Amino acid sequence: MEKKYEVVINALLKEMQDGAYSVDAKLPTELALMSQFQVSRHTVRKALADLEGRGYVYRIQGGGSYVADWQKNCQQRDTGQNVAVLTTHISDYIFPAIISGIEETLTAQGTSLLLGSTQNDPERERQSLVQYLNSNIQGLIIEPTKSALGLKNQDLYQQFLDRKIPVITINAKTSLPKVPYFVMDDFGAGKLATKKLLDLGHQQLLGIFKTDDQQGIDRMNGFNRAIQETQTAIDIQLITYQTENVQTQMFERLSRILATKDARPTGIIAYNDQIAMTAYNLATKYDLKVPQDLSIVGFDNSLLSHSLGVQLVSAIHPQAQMGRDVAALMIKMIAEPTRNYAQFAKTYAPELSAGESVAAYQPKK
Amino acid sequence: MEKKYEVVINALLKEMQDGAYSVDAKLPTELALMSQFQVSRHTVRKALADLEGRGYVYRIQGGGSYVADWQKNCQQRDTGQNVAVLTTHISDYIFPAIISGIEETLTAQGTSLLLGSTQNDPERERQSLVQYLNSNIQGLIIEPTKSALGLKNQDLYQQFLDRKIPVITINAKTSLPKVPYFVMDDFGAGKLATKKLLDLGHQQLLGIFKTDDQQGIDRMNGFNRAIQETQTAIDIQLITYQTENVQTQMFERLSRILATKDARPTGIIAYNDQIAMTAYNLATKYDLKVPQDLSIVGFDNSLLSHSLGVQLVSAIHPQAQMGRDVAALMIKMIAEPTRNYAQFAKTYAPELSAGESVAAYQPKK
DNA sequence: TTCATTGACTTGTACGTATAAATAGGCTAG
DNA sequence: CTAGCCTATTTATACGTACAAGTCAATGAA
Repeated sequence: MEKKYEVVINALLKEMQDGAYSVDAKLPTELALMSQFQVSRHTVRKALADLEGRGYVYRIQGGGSYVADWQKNCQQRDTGQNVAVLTTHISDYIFPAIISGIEETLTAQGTSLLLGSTQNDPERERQSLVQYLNSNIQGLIIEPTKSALGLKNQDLYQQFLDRKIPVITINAKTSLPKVPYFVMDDFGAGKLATKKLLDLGHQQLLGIFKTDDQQGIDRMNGFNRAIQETQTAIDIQLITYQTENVQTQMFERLSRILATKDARPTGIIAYNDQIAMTAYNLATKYDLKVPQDLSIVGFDNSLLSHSLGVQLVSAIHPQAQMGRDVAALMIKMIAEPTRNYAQFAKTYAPELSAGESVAAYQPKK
Repeated sequence: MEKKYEVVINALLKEMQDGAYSVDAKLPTELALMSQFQVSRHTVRKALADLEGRGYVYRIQGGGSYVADWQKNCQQRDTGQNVAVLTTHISDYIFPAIISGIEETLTAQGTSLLLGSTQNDPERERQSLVQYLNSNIQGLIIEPTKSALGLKNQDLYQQFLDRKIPVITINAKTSLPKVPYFVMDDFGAGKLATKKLLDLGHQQLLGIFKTDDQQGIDRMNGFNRAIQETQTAIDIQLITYQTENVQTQMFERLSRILATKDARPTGIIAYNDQIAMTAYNLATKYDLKVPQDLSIVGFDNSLLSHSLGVQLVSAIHPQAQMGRDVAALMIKMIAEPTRNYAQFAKTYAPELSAGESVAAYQPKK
């Protein structure tokens, strides 16, 4: 049942919002309101006190009660929820889709999205996190930088948790409790992709992996595991590189390998679709046909994988779906912060997309 | 003289600030406080009500009064600057790069970025704008929805201006004064792209344009102008479509045209790289070689344009640079809001990227 | 005319009382 | 040992009274 003082409050609020009173207009006296609503002075005063606390009216002892500039004081209250999303990159392959998925779900819930990127630099990550700590956000979704080298700004992560601000990581696990993570099973994906080529009879494989994020490490380990588990002898080449030296470490070495005729691999497991695409273009340049002469498997099933001359076989990354899942969990965590959400962490099972960049091994004539 | 309820308030505040109570610790009951301070229940309640209104305590009916997390509620006011960025899409072709450019510049200035997307739906745009009006942002960067059909939510745009919140539009001009815009010269780009094919001797052209945003209209007008200005007789086909019916209106008609042998165009001007890519893939399917049998020009110089079998000739969209320029201007506008910044609007001159998807017309044998 | 006084009016502080509603803890029955 | 019930505690709503303190306008004296 609606309480008496609420009746008074709502009646006054309605009049104000309908424009019956202009700013600084005088409201009826307490005595008048008492008889108008047939309530005691106490009740009228409680209603007015409440409205004053919320910034709708101001009162002058001995003078009267007046309507405040509530449009300014009350509406502009920053009531909406904000969730910060901090990824390593914004415009690179899968990130737009993830961010888009997060945005879609958050916006549907009336929650705003604060976006930042770290360029995979722990120092930038630190700056952004400090900034977010000083602004009012209700949640943090973060893809940690240089995840293979251990969590860099753990102290700041902890500060969010201390303030009861829920944190979710994507593309990396953390050792922090109460921080659910959303990751691809990169190990499994690496294993699956490699197994695909092994099953097709390939015996000379090239793996290209980035080693400064956990994703790359996991995919490489999956690659190695698949090879260990096979019975036949496999000829392996490995290119590893880090973010800073894609060009020197990766591109040139890959060119050299593809240029050789003897020990040339018949199958490539590329760290991601971008690298796979580079390999594809290089192969075309050296007159190697994909998949007849060279099979290529990529990762992430990005837009790129659809736009090559052949449809690229790629380990499917959930992308937008992951974004939607993350955002949905975040909304739950904000609504009910007390529970432990660690169990809601999700590892997406690996799967290969259909495509034409892979074929059974054909011995060279 | 200090009022009795002020005595109670100050005593409790002091204890809390001295750390006598931790967060969520239970305060003495009203009865206990009555005897402690020798005041009536009314006075105790007024003191507690005041503290509750100021965010220092919370009360549970039947449970008791508890100290709130006042360090969070009372001290930390959010000081940082926020700029909202509202685009039609987030993950599609050029938007990630634009957003990334904006983010880069804003973050460097310690300004946060609130991201939203409208899916080119004026109703969604409206919801997001209302949300931004209710949160504290210092600037708005927006790509208006359905820009060809006129500005839909002009009243809301005006509300931002009324509140002295600077607004910048991208990819579309507005009739509003004091709103600078950042656009490609789409008319010029359309003309330039078309001229390129005409100069190479093509006489049978197909234009594919989206007609529900200003970009599409402008590019199409540029296309038409280039043809009007040429001296020779040109055979023209046009496919127009809207966001909702890419598949039915565009894809099927394009397939039909490429399948015909007689009136098949020798050059295609595609609304953007995505359409150009679709055309390329369709052409390959019908055994047409690009550029020997068919020249294709795209727009936006997106990632896609680099990943086809041939490097796509595309009208260069500044993308990340536009994002950086927009953000830099926004920061100026926030710092000095009084000036008129309309003159800082920027139109990027058209330019074609180098590529191999275009060749001189060769009469069929 | 000007200024201080006065008194009616209005809001603020403070106490008293009664009842309602929610919670917490103890008890009992199963 | 648990689920449900009961009771005491505690806060919430609501009425009443009295007086303090500030505002405002009318009155009256300088």
